[in-house]
Amino acid sequence: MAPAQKPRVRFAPSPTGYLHVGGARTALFNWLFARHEGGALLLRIEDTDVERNRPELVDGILEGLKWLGIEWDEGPFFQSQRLDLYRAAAERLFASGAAFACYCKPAAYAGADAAPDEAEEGEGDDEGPKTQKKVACPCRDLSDAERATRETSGVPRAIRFRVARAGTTKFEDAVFGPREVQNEEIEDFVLLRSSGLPTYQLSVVVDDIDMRITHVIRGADHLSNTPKQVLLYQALGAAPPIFAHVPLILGPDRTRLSKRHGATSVGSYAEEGFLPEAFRNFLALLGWSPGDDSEFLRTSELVERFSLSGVSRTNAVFDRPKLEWFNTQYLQKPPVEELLPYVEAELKRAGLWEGSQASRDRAWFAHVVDLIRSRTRLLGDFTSWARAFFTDDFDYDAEAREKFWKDERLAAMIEKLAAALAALPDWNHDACDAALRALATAEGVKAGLLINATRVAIVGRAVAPPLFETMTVLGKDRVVGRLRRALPVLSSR
RNA sequence: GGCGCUAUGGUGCAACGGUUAGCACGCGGCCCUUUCAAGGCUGAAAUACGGGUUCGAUUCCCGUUAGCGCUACCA
Repeated sequence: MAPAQKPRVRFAPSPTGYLHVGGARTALFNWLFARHEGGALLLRIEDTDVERNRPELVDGILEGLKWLGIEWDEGPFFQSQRLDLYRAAAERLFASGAAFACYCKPAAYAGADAAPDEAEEGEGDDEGPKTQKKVACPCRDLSDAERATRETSGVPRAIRFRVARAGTTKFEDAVFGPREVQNEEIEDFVLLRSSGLPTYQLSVVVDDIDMRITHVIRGADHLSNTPKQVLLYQALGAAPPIFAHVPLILGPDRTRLSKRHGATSVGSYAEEGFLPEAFRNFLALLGWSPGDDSEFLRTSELVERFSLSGVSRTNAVFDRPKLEWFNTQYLQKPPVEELLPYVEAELKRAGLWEGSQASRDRAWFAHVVDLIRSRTRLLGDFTSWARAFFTDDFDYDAEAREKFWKDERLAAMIEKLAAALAALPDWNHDACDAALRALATAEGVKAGLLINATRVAIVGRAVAPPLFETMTVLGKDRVVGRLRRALPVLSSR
């Protein structure tokens, strides 16, 4: 048995924008596939369009991948540094007659907009076929003499692939199945621009051959152009890889995801406080399913269960609420220790880490995070509503005051509570509980009144973990201090 | 316009000829409860439409419709 070659896949973004959700999902699928198969993932930057290329965006894309935990085994390679390779390939194809020189001026796409407009408005039966049909480039059949004339007159020249006028081109797609198209549907596409730079069709094939890519996993928007590439593989004498086109991710309005759908760069999700693993889990389930109803799949399980056969053919809508749900799951299910680094970073960002108890006492930090986490949705929650767990510098939420500090007897009772708590020999859940309830009984009020008021006094909000647990982790000094600090505000009512 | 792909609740996925069409998010209700979550239970909610094939179609075929993609010297 010849050992099957290890799969080699690649993620090939072009630096014309940040790493968006769709690209991230494609990268993730490639990565999961590579890991599952024990193959290699290459990273290739497709920067052959000097017009739209923004080199400074490359770092952002790399950062996005790193945040997602997607590491590549080779690269990044830059196509802009491999131009000789593409030119050589184009020359070879030209020399063999598989390609020809084209002297036409580049199509004016400005007119592409105008033409359809006319077709719509002029509801007419105008005879003229305004729609530009796929008309073969006249340069395809230029005689040597005609060619020589143009060469000498210095007309810029592009290289086009000579597509057979008859027959069909077929290939196998791991997701969409066997594909076959009529060659007459394929135009003589450009390989090398008159600038000497390769087009996507050329560079992608040359590189995938050169880098020995075995599986091309990419967005389904490339499905229609794949026959062109298959033709190129054949002309270049190479065996095509296995293609696997994955469905696109759409916005809530079912149109292609774009800036107007709000956050579409993975970086913005990082900033918003999503956990990479939650994001990964969510993304993996967009266009892929393990085959059963499992949804909470940690990364190791994703790698273990990923398969191209589970990839769907239907476009998926990006559902933010579900993403948030995944984040809550990852905020509360894994062992707290896994969460600590993220919360620590969040606290540092908010300037709450230096000199805090959290920074000095890891066990305490873990305990507090564990107490809060089932109530958080985003990492930012640890420094917003849960701020009082990490600093004395917090204010009282207006709604909480309105709701729980209304009773005018509260000031006196809270003062007594502070004294009672201060006198407690042991500081623990039950002791606090007993002290508070005893006071409530003595005062003839329901414990809830004191409990709710106390909560607002010690954490500033109506939302917090169970009071006595909160008191326990905060410690006697802080609790008593905060109760007394609330007195002026309470009595001013 | 041409070519192609797709079509299960609002959303993401299951059911790969036979199920009371399942799960999850979201939404409503109940339980738990000192707040808010979490958790448990529960309700509403889907096979786009029309033809076939078949004893039997969500599932296979055709058409319609809709959405999306490609149709650039963009990727």
